Amino acid sequence: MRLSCIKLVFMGIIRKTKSVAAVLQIFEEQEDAQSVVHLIELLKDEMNRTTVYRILDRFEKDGIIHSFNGKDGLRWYAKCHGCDSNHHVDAHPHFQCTECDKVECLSLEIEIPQVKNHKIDSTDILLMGQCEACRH
Amino acid sequence: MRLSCIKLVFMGIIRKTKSVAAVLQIFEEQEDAQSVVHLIELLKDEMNRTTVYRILDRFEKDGIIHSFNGKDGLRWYAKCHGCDSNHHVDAHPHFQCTECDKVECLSLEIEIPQVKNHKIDSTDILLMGQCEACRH
DNA sequence: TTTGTAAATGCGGCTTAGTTGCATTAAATT
DNA sequence: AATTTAATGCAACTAAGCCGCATTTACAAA
Repeated sequence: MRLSCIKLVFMGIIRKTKSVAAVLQIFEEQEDAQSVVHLIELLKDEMNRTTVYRILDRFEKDGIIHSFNGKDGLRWYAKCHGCDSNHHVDAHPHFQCTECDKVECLSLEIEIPQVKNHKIDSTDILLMGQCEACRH
Repeated sequence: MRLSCIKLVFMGIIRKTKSVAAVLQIFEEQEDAQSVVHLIELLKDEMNRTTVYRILDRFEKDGIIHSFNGKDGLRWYAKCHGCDSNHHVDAHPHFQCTECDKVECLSLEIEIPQVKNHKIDSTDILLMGQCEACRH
């Protein structure tokens, strides 16, 4: 759990509890995004539902993870690359497989044109279709 | 309610009840997208919650309206332009104001690049920021 | 116009995601 | 070891959305 320690130093206020370590480990072992529902199921023997929600909140505030809505309106979380509590860079699109529901972060630039008389602050782009595994 | 009649002819299976007419009227008077929550509130004296959900389902299946998730994961619906029950053309992005929550359909082309080893079937693009009214 | 039937509706209850308040536990600092 | 305060567990709550079933109603056929 070496990486976790490094990260926790940067986080500042967050205490390193067993629950925090367990959630952190999932995001370090899994590159794909995780739905809250799935995380609660994975962690149900180790901690309370509420604790999962609260840890995810704290992690997001500290820029360790970012959140977005999946195709069913459920909340998903994934590791951030290059974000911290002061600066969030989560403008990348996400992909969700319509067959297995898996969600991936895409390191892909999508050009958003200006919209007349509107000020665009953020974007939520979800691409849907078949993932690599489900195509075969 | 002339337009409604024309549309209902194309719909085929949908019966023209008072409830159907009431929902249809809202979408004809209002260009902006509507959240289900708001529609239920608007129509609470005229019909049951469940009926609103079911009418929206039917309308979507018949290509009269299309649905998508807003920034809070809630379901929104808006009129379709050029869709029917056989063919849906809803690839346009949506804009939601972070101050007043209003949602607009944008007639804007957004270029989605190919994603390696993935088959993209549909997209959900939500732009967030300040709408024209809230900027001033 | 009346009648038959299948679609549409109302109602009540249910499921599930997500939140809140409060008492208790435990991490970190001294 | 004592103290402080963040973190947790628990239970109850809210709200969106869905489902089954009895009843009503639109519409087509007689």
